Amino acid sequence: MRGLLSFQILWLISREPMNGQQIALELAKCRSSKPTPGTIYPALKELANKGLIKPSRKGRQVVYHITEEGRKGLADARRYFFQVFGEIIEEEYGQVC
Amino acid sequence: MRGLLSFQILWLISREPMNGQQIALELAKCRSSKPTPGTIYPALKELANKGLIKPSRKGRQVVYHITEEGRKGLADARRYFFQVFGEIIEEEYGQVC
DNA sequence: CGCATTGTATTGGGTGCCCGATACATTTAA
DNA sequence: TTAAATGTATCGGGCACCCAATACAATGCG
Repeated sequence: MRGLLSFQILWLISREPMNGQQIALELAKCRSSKPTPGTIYPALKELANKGLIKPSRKGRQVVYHITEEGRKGLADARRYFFQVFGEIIEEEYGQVC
Repeated sequence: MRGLLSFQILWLISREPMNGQQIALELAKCRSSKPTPGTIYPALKELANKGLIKPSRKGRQVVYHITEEGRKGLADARRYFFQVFGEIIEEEYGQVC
């Protein structure tokens, strides 16, 4: 895993295979702006190089789907994310549910 | 605000004024390792330069406390953090409490 | 076919994060 | 008053992220 962007992308793809533009649009929903190609494609390339996602051309789109390795990486990243930000999150969400 | 490290530091200091070493130790608790001086002090310097925290020497320590500007910046950063990672967090914590 | 549209990809430049190494400052202990 | 310990700070290099600009690839339409 590279960083939090890769984490978020992997999380998105784990729910449903997507192409670059879809991913950018999804990220735009929860950010101040839509990530540009120079942000999104290098991240996808790295994730693919590490075998966490797999590309397949469909017409002019390249659809990425998560691999088994990717699911493991996602689980690790998720664990680490909550380890790091757990306290801050629990302060907001309340720890007793 | 710079990034997530600054966010986390600001959050720590908002709870209680701290010096660099204390901050590094707190961060170590929720990370894989303790951040080195080259990580922690530049971040503190930037936060101080932006007026979000304020240093004061106490013996050989420099204790930082949050400013009013800092509390505003923290609130903004917190909002943005949950905007970006809200879905991922809710998946883990369950959105109905 | 020729051309616009849509989607993918790379490059260059800037910033934030991170470490290891080094240096400086202050206090404590010998 | 030296010397060690503790804490602060900077420097250099590397990687992740981010954008703007540019180019390429594939499809759709006149």
